[in-house]
Amino acid sequence: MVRQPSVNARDRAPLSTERIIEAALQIIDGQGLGRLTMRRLGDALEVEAMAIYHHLPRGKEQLLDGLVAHVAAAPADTRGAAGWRASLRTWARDYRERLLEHAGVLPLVVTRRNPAALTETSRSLRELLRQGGVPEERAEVAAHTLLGYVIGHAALEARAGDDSGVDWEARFAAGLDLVLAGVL
Amino acid sequence: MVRQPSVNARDRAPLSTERIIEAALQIIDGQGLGRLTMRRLGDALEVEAMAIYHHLPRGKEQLLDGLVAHVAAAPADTRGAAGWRASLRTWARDYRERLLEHAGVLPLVVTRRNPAALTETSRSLRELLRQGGVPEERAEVAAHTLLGYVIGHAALEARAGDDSGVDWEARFAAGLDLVLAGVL
DNA sequence: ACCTGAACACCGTTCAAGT
DNA sequence: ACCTGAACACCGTTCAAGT
Repeated sequence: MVRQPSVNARDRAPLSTERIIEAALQIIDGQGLGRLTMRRLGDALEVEAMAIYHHLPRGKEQLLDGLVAHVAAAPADTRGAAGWRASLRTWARDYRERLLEHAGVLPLVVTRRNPAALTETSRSLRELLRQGGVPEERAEVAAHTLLGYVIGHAALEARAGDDSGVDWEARFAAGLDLVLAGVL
Repeated sequence: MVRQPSVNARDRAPLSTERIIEAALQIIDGQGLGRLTMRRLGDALEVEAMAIYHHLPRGKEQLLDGLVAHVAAAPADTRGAAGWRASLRTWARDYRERLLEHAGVLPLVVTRRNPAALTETSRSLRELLRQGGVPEERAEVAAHTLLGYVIGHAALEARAGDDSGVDWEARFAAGLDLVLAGVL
């Protein structure tokens, strides 16, 4: 006979930072950022809220930082884009989509003064620009301009909701062309 | 002898939505959004927290909506700008400055699905563009592009803080030129 | 009409204790 | 090592009561 695990641990994967972030994201996407509480998160993980502190000693602060890192630290994956401008366009489209998939995290992305999440993102964007032959100084400006536009536009979209009669995807693409025309 | 007012009302202007918003803004600017609580707000106004509900029946929700309206609903005041592109530039610079003055409100501006605050802002921006001769359809795109850029860049700046070694004002201006070049 | 005081259901977090 | 349970200081908000 195999030893029976304790009642509490039965049928339940061990807690991990990964699983905690995942569950938190699910709560935010489904119910909104305001309903993300340590107690509710514990419930979702079938654990007492206090167990979370064992994996995230800095508590909710660390949780929010982790969420920002998870959502905003996009790798500039532009495999198979034909040419440099196409790469930028692909990058911007993908990044916008990712932000909107987790629109509830946007206020955190916008104002958490925390990890190097966005620093990393803008670095890889700068790299992309330099590969296209844009000189260093212009690349810095262009990277921030593009990143600012994508984040800001995503924020506008999230604010407006789905019921504004605007084709946001088309509008984003049009504005992107406009910005890219300036970058060129 | 003049009637003495009650102890509670002594030396204290009567509460008003204006004064409440003002005090809330002061708390946010000085201590951060996270420290804005109804109780602390009451203290700042020398009143019990519950008195606030008499002026803002929807409570904290209404307070946050009011803050967004106060900060984000900028009148496109471009008096004395030489020409149309100068007007746009002035508008963008002023709006950025206003957002950064109350950077603590940015997460609310970004994601409150509430009043027509930003709708009004983008409307007046569209007006400015049409006056410059930009056709209606292009004006809509340009307005959102510009607004997205300004908000997004302000968010990047607020995130980075003052200690990043970047001249944010110059970078904003450079990016703005880049965007305006596309709008033209 | 305007404000207070007590109360309620909920937070994040600490800390000692269990296994 | 990992999780629990009780406790603490704080939330937003309701509601009856005061003036």
